[in-house]
Amino acid sequence: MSQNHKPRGRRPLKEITGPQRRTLKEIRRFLHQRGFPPTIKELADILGISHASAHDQVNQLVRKGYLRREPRKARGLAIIREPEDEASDMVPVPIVGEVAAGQPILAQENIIGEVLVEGKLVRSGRCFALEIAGDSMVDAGINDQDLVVVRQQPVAESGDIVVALLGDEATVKRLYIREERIELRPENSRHRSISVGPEDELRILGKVVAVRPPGSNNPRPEKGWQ
Amino acid sequence: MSQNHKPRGRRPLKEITGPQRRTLKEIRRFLHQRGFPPTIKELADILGISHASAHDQVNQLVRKGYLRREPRKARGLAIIREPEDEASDMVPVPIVGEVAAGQPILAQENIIGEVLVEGKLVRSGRCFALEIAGDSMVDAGINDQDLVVVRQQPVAESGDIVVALLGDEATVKRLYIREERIELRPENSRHRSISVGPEDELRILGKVVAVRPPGSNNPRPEKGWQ
DNA sequence: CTATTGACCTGACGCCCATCAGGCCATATA
DNA sequence: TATATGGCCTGATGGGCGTCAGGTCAATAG
Repeated sequence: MSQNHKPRGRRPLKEITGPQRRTLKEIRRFLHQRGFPPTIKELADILGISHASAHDQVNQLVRKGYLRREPRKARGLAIIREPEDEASDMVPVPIVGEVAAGQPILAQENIIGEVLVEGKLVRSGRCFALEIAGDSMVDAGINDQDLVVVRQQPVAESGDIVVALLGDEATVKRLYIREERIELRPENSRHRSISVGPEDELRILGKVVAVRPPGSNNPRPEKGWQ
Repeated sequence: MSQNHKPRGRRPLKEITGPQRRTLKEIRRFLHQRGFPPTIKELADILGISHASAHDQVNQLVRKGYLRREPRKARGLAIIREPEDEASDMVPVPIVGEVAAGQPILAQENIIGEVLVEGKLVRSGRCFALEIAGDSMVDAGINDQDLVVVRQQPVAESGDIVVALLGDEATVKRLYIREERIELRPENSRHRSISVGPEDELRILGKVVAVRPPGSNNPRPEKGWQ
């Protein structure tokens, strides 16, 4: 009331700082890869700092409106805003090696690397990347040893290029939904279509949202796949 | 080795059971609304059963391939498959009341109800529903008191109908991205466009993916909005 | 009938986690 | 230069959480 003396020293920053940006990035990465947010301790280990410091940083990020959190709850953490300059930034996506019929597509053991892809490709879904073996999709611009970025989703629309699990094998094909049957069409005249009926066990693993040449780090999203 | 006697009684079910389906549904609902999975205890409270029973059910769901989990970790839970007959099922989405400039759009206090929307509309993103006040979008089929379903996303494409936070107020408008400025266009000849420059504080809250009349429970998704 | 499973319970054990107190150093402002 | 913040630390505390043991009851296949 009476004394309204202004604070003297360094005053609280409104903008996000470097370490905070890094913290937010690691939370995002964890969330995308594991499906749930990290605990304060796990976050601290990832960042290489103490859990008390991680706790501080999370509080800062909450104060600045980037995170929402439910106090005193393990993993009670959710991202509610992205830093403006990172909205169109790159998001790390795990590269999976072998895709087998068992469920653990994104299991730790299968992850053989990481690629950066445009964040807006990933949106809020879980994604993974896959190395192409074979030339059945060359006419769609997908060559042998290319890396495809796949958004994990159990349903897809007719015309989408999808990663499908047919029996024991994973393939990348263009999906066509007919009245009774589903067709998996290669984009290479030297390959045949696969027709799938209700009796076959077909599982859609996800939809291809980007392709990039082997070893490249420059994204090359194809128009209209989104 | 020697005695290979077959099991006699009721044998393990391959398919998902009723209570298990309900458990999975509640996990999904929790995940969509809070941004992270529930703990075993929270899940038990929601289902009205003991935490040991909830633990049992989660184990069953893991065994049957619906959930992935990291043992001994709080909230170490992620959905990896949806029951086939629920793939195109309805997902509950919270209805938020007031949207103010403060961050907590999906805060507990703001949630005034729930609507069921088609699961494929929501995909893997976080969504909310909003009651329309005003007639500025009538030509797009969005009337006063209609309920719009919004997928939360910080970026949108030109032509999308979005919920935008302009200063202190939330509005639903069609978004047009020009070279330098952004335009928020109503769909009603009696209203004017709003032109937004880099100096204005504009935040995209999300994209409208469906509209439904007040009090209705029948989804009426508009073509091409997805 | 009998074995076995699903779905539920109570109770206990032990670890992990969030939080807080208290302190260090560098930095930036009045 | 005084002061307050960001970013970091160690250490202690207490509660929440996952897990397991052991039990009940109903349903079902041999």
